Amino acid sequence: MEYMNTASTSEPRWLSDEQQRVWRSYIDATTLLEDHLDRQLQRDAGMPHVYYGLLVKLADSPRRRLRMTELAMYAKITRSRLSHAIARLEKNGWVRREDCPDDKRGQFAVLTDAGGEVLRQTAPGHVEAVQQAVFDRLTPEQQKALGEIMRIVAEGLQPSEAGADLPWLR
Amino acid sequence: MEYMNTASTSEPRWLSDEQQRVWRSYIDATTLLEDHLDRQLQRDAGMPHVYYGLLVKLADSPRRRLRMTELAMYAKITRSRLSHAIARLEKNGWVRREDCPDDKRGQFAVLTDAGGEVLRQTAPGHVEAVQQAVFDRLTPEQQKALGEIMRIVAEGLQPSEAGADLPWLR
DNA sequence: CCGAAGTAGTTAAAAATTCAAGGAGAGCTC
DNA sequence: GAGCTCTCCTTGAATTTTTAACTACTTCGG
Repeated sequence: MEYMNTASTSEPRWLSDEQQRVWRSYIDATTLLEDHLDRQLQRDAGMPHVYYGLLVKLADSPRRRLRMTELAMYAKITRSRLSHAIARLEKNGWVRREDCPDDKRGQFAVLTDAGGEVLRQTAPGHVEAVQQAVFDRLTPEQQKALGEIMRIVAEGLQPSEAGADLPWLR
Repeated sequence: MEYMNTASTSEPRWLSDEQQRVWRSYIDATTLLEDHLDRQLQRDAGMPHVYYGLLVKLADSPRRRLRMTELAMYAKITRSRLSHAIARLEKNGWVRREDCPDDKRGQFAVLTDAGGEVLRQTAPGHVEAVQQAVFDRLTPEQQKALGEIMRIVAEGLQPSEAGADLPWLR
């Protein structure tokens, strides 16, 4: 009878009333926040939040560049999605592609000066939005708890052993 | 010199190192989780997470129906987005529209029997996914903290209090 | 060196979302 | 009741994301 315990045959583990309220709050907050930041950045920087995050990550990287796959992993998005995103950012002149000398399949996404300039001009507004929407409203204890909780959830969903096949990271 | 304190002229309130780590974890967790649930539901129920949430809300409503605007507000999405979503769900036969007798502009979104059936069959798998990704990994205290934190953030972004996030305009 | 298998990245098409605009009815004022 | 404004919802186009191939290159095992 070991199969009685599989998800498909056993009694569903419904959420408690309290858990349902937590989950609803989570959905509401994440939906509203992502929407809020998307609009803020679309208005002030001309790009959605995810794209902005790509530029930030490039800016923080050595020589302002990253391999496509590596950038996709940092941003937690698919390579396909990244390809489209970089194509769009390239059209804006904020990123350029560069061939990887070591691996002829490889591409670097490189932050351009124009891209750096956009970041410089819009970063303050974006941080301010994040501060007002999140950190200003939470106690230091809550901030700490949030970090811990999100770290745990993210770890549990991390694509398994990704990076094991990325030699240049080791 | 009161304008010295506007966001555009004063020194940006950068995030502390610890806050940056919290924020990064938040982005990672929410991105991975939404992606995870989208795939789970796309595979098992043939629709993205947001659409699933619409059916759930309808199922919980009196007479399994809700005015479009009301549903949009519950789901925290725009009416435009909801229009498209309901159109798609209607094509699947899971929702139908009904005219509102009181207000000729109004429309009800009504959950069909087929829609209820999809929900019945896929709800267990979805709850299980949420349990495994979130609640199984958190202590009761963390679950409580998460609820409180998300409630605070969501409240601060509620459109009803629009302008609350623009203190420099007051 | 050869071939099989795996990896890096792109692409086209389909689906979803945003954005701006608009039609139609409700409600308010004079 | 005419005009004005506001609300409800939809629509079409543009943008973004997903999905499923697909090309080109690398690596591994012999």
